[in-house]
Amino acid sequence: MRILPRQFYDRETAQVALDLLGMLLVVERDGCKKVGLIVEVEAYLGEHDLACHTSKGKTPRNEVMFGPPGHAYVYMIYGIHHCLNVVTEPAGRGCAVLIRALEPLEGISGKTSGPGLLCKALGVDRGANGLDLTLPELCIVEPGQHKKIHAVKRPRIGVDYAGEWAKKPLRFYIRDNPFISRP
DNA sequence: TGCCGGATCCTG
DNA sequence: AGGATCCGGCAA
Repeated sequence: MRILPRQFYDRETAQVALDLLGMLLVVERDGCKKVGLIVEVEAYLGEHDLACHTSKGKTPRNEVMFGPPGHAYVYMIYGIHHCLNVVTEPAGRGCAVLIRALEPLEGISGKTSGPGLLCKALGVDRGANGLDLTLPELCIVEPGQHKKIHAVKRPRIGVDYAGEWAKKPLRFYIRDNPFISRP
């Protein structure tokens, strides 16, 4: 078990997304530790990706996405839910990976199949925006025994407005895992 | 300043 | 199928 180093995130975004499958997301606060296996992710490729928040340039909301890799980008959606992303590639690119579903392993109550649900179950909100993922409070670790992952590739969810970019297979999930948000 | 719509989820 | 419910982004 080791916390993934910043170097892990400083790579091509779709590759980081694929490599995140099977890793453990850990939240440790108030002496309470919550651990979930990452089973579903989506890659957002930066300013030229019309489905990506940074495709319209830098704003106060997406500022963290233009910062250095290995930090959390958390935003509120539909006025109700939060979504957790990890920033990838060198600073300035505006790329990130959305964590869409977890398989609960430790200290988690509530559903974790869906980006809004997993944030609720982990207690993640915009207070976590910008957190350094190489620190223990919110981090991703490589499990001791790393199973071989069979990744399924599908178009991303909820980005129909993004034209050709909506069709690209940038959603990845672990085949046959029961905790994915949808087939 | 006002309006429109969203990387969702739950209920009927 | 539709509502909840807030804020970011853009037009005026």
